[in-house]
Amino acid sequence: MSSDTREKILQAAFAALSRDGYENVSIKDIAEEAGVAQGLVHYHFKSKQQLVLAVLFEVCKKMDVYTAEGTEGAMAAFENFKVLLRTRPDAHTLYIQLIGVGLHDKEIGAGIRENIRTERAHVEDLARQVLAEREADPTPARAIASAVWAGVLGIMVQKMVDPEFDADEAVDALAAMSLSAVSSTNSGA
Amino acid sequence: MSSDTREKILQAAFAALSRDGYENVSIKDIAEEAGVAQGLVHYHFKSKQQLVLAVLFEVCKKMDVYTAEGTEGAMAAFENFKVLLRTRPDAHTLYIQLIGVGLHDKEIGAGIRENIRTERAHVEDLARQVLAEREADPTPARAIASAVWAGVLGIMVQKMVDPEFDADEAVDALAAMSLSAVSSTNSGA
DNA sequence: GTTATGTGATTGAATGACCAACCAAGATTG
DNA sequence: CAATCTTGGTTGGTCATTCAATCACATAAC
Repeated sequence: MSSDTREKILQAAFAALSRDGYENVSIKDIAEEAGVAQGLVHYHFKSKQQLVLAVLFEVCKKMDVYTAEGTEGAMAAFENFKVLLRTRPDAHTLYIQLIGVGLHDKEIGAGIRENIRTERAHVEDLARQVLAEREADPTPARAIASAVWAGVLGIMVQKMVDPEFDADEAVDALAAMSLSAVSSTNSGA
Repeated sequence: MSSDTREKILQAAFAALSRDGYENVSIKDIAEEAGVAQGLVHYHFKSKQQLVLAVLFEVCKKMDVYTAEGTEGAMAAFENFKVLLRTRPDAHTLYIQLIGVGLHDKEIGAGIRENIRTERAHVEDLARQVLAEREADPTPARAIASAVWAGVLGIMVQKMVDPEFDADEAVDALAAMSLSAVSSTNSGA
């Protein structure tokens, strides 16, 4: 069955890519890991890049972190993120890796850019809700989301680069920082 | 002269790597860009990885952001970072790229890990100074530094991936968040 | 002052391996 | 029987690394 092999290839690609890295994994490796012939990969995916992007989107779908709304939802999202950092290092490794690759690969770059924009928009929604709950000016929501999502990305990076990094501590600090920021009706410098 | 060619190779490598990316640049490319013979690169650098790490360290030396101490120094560092985001996208591109590569390359990974730890330690120093100025508990300095440095990394990532990203806005938000965090004598959840 | 000798710098070709993408032909399915 | 799926070999190119040979130049010997 076609969609079955497609799935097998996607799974094998994810496993191989997160284990060995984009540049160390060949189409042949992926085909072998999936137990199919080499040519099949290019039958189902136009190029290595398209395959990798398909893997990325597949993985992202399974890692949604926004389970609730408002302040509660924000706090839940941070908690969910902490769990994901523990349970899905493979997905995060792939993600960070592709960010790097995307800087010089148009196709992958476009996919990553779109993904990052979407994620940031989710955070912005949440920030807007939190600000609304406190009847605060919603204007800085975009800036706050940029900084918070940056923190999330950066924590991911540090955790993947350095297993000894205390990610829980960092997420808690980021959560505290972001919530104390929306609390203070600030007249910043 | 020997140290001269070494320098030429380093500069050519930086130019080529930041322009085309690690996996798209061969030793031969770098040698051509430097105007030297292919073999010379391996005469001066044991491997491609060692060359790349030498480039990274060289670049980092020229990008110090910590020009002052205490709260003033922290604010200055954020401002310096905003300038660097505008003026040295090439260096940041290389940096983020190498983070990705380092996830599956032992040598480069070790270099990057060391670098990230050092940077985070600098931020922690600064955080400790800020907390001391306000006579606050210095215990959370490490966590704050983790989150702040994460924010810096994440802003870098977003800016490099997406030229339309408003980095200034994000840095300002991060600065406000981090300073408001150390102000509030928080009893966080 | 001129010939030997040593040393590091430099060269470019060779090695051995790898890869993405393509393709022609066989298998399976509806 | 077509359309879709699958196979594995081929193509035309890439790469990091090694290496024997050459070079510039200095120090020392005669």
